Amino acid sequence: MRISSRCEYGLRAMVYLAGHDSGRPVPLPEIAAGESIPAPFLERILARLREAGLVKATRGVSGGYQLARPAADVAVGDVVTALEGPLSLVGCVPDDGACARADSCASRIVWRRLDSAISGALNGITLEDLTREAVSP
Amino acid sequence: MRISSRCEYGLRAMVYLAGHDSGRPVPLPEIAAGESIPAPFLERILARLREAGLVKATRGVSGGYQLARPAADVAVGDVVTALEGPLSLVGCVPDDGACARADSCASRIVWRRLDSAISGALNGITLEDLTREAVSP
DNA sequence: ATAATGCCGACTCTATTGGTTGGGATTCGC
DNA sequence: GCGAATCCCAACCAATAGAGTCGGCATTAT
Repeated sequence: MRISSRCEYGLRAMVYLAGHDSGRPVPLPEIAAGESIPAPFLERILARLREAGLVKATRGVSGGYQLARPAADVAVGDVVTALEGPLSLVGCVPDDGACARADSCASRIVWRRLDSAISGALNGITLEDLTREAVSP
Repeated sequence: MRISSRCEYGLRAMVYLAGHDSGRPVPLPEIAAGESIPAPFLERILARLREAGLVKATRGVSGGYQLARPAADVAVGDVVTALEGPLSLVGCVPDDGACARADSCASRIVWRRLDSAISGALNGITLEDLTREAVSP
């Protein structure tokens, strides 16, 4: 149960973009250098984020990446979900009958709680919050 | 970011033990059958739980496993930690200088929050809570 | 002695992670 | 049009972890 580097890097990159939102796109090498992320790897990460509609890219000279939405409209949970898949920790939490013992399974209580704790924590912070660092502990 | 089967199984087994605490040890095959867990795999899981001091085993005929402490004294977090390693999701959360950019890193705020949300959710429930199912949603 | 049980080490198979490499396709400035 | 900067993409690779399995040994009640 560990956050992948992919996800760490991705969030850092998004925060970087949020903090350098001057209207013109930021080239990948700049982000990579600024955040010490291996450039080719970052490229794959940004591809995912683009597919998820979180960043938009412009090609060609003086191209680069920008946030697709205002930073205040991007929750950290969006970023994590785009990179890590659905936040749900265990398959059986949405009761779709996948687990035969679902109703008699006391453990589900735990996973359900955990799920909502995680979503709460991640969806309650936006990129803007992070750039302002105005998050209460 | 997904809970391993190991961990799912382990928690189920612990709940089973908590619910069948009649003073005499419960043999592994019984747990395995009752919870539909492949027996050899469960064996490895119980080994970890024993090393962590959460269950105790008695060998020989009519041996088996028992909780090492009363169910009310075992938090779910204890079980998960024993099976999944430390709950911390990202290396840099305890500030041990491992990450050079630690103080300027806005993302840490997120991971720290997430960390405490997770510990809160998992350490706030004990095995007894689960057997009684008296957990508020 | 035997059977039931736990203990343990070695093994396989698969998917994921964390990358790298190499080549395209676009677009700007000249 | 040319070249440089940039994004786009597919293929590849090594290491690790997850999920089990297998076979044998140690212990103990009967």
